[in-house]
Amino acid sequence: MPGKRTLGYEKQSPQTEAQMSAIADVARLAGVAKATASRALSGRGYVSTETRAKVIAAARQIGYVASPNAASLVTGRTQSVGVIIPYISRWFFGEVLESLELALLEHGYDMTLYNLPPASPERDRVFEFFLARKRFDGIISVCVALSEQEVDQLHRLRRPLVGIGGPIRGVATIEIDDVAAARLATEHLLSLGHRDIVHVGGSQADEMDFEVHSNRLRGFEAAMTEAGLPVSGCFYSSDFTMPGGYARGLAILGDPRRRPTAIFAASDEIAFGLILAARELGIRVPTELSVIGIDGHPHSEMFRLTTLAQHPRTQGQLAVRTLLDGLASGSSIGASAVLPTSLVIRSSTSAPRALRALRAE
Amino acid sequence: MPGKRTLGYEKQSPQTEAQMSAIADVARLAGVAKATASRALSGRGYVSTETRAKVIAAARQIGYVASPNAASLVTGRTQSVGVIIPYISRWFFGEVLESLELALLEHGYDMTLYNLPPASPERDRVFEFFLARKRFDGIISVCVALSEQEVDQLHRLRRPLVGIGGPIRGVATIEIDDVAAARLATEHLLSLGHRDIVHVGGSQADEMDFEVHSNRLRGFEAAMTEAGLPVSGCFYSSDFTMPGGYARGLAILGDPRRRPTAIFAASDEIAFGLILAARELGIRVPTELSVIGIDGHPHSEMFRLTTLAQHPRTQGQLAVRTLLDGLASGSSIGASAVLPTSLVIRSSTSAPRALRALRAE
DNA sequence: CGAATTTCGGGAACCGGTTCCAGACCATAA
DNA sequence: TTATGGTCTGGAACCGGTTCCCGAAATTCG
Repeated sequence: MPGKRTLGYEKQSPQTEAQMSAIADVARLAGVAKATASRALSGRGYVSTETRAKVIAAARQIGYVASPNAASLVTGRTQSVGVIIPYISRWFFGEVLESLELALLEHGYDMTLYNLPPASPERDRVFEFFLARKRFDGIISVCVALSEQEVDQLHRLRRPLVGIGGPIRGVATIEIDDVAAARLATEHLLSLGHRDIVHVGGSQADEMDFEVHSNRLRGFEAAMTEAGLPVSGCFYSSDFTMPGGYARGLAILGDPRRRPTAIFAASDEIAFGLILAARELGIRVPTELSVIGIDGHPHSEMFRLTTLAQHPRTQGQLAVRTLLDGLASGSSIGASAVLPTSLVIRSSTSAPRALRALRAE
Repeated sequence: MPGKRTLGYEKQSPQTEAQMSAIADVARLAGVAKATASRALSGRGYVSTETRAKVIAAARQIGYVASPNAASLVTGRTQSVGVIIPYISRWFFGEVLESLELALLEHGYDMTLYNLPPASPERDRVFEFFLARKRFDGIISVCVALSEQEVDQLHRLRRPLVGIGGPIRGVATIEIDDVAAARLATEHLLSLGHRDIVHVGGSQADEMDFEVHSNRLRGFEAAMTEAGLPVSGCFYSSDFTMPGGYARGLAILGDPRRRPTAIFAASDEIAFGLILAARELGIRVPTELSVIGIDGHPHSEMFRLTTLAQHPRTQGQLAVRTLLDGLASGSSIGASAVLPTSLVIRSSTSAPRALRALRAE
């Protein structure tokens, strides 16, 4: 039923043409005003039960879907959340992303992804053009090391903001305690009797990952120092990848005279590489070399890697909850949280050989 | 020159109150009409050089950013693209995603991500609620096996649609020829003299990955049959992961009597697992066992894996170009493309031992 | 039973842009 | 000189919803 359609091009006076917008169609079909149809469909305001039923039936009949643009324009809400993230394909980031997406979808929010490269014209463009458009009700920042200026830019958007994996000035942050995790991992090795321990972690120069690298190094050094052990010369930098750990492993383990009895790797993927390097050099794990990582990567089971598991999906879920709470309450800043890690002991760590020989006597 | 400003709150007649929307502010500051400001900023229509300069200066002065919602409402363009994808954290998908994001950003498009689980209420909700909102000018579907009904739903959105990694009815698709790639990989092994070859690939029951699994199996079987070799009992299914290949490898290679001389793995990650399983069993690669994969995974270098490299980033770039072309031309369907793969020979493949012994005589 | 309050529905303004249309101006062609 | 056409600008309609405000009806209360 198209209703009273005009005959077309004649006269064209403004009031002649009935509005053809979708919700107006629904309203006409249901025999009510646009305002009533809107109230009935959104559930806000007074509408009688019969009227609501009529409107809903009409909407279903013509397959009505509200235009989010029109709604956003007047409400100021977009029902979508922006996520800025430096990597997509690395394990931790992929996990976080999947959990964010799932949690947001559950609440009816779209997720718009902004992959943020290191300082570059493209990165600036994301801030000045894409983020400035404000097509989101809030932002989740995943392990992005933001410059002071960038933090200011984000705050100027006047949107709730939640960080994952590192503190941002004036922003609720979900994170693990990297210093404590690194200390725990190191202490595990120390408690097994190791004295000759090295740490393979991310380069300090690689700004991308917040202060994750330096925090894990600090935790390592704190544990070592506390145990009365020297720390100089005990750190090797590496890519945060399996090949990175592999290359470092060949270099570190290649010289039998300078070979440590245990390695604390800043990530599981580095640890995998180290284990493979050790195997290639004929060094048995854990008999001759203990290796511990941080992450709880799904492959760690296969490598029988002892690791400090963090739980990226939990971090993602919590970030969404924090953001949506902030959105609902109108307060732009929620509570930060430090999530626990768990030590998963497998068979890549054991007491050093010397100690075992001693005990066997 | 603000023109005839009213004195304020008196009377409140509709035409009295000047509109306060952002572009109206710009227009007022520049001393022109909204329409002129819009033309000056968007570059459409006639505007004199001086007027344009004035408007742009005014816009810069008050930090004007156009509301994409308002613009979308009238133009029907959202300047954003929806991406539906089954996984995020697997290598191929992560790569595709990063390249899509980069290419879209370059053209000023946002990327909204819809992570599509296998058949489930959540999946239905993505189609019926999220996609129905049409907050995108087009859709890129990455390796999603769509049901007939879902394809219909997508077409009903009347938006350009591009697929990556498998044909969709009525849609331009960017893909590699999986049958040919598998055949090539198998032929590489055959040409080295292998007769006893098995294929470790994805389970046919796993619908998620389109027909990738069965296509690669078909390519393998075609090459084998052509070489006059039997194919029954030569296929083992596995997870598309390193641990999956590892577990399969231990099972297949554990029994020395039934051990093949070469394995064609449907993905590099499976191949990595197979290589690790071989090492664990003391089987030397490639001396006693050749392994070839498909992907061109960044870790393949480290494993010295011979592989058929596909190029996910190229696929992503091409998908974006195809989609944006379709958007510009108004035609909803662009040209499909089959991208080439390249054989990267490293040292995980060689002639079988028996043959080498024969040659040495 | 009349007054106050709550429920319900409609008209119209409004969100912030884009675009159609008409009119003014200027230059060139007839 | 007048017709023609391109350039430039402003007014107003419009996209498709939401919400304010107001009046009528129904309900509760004194």
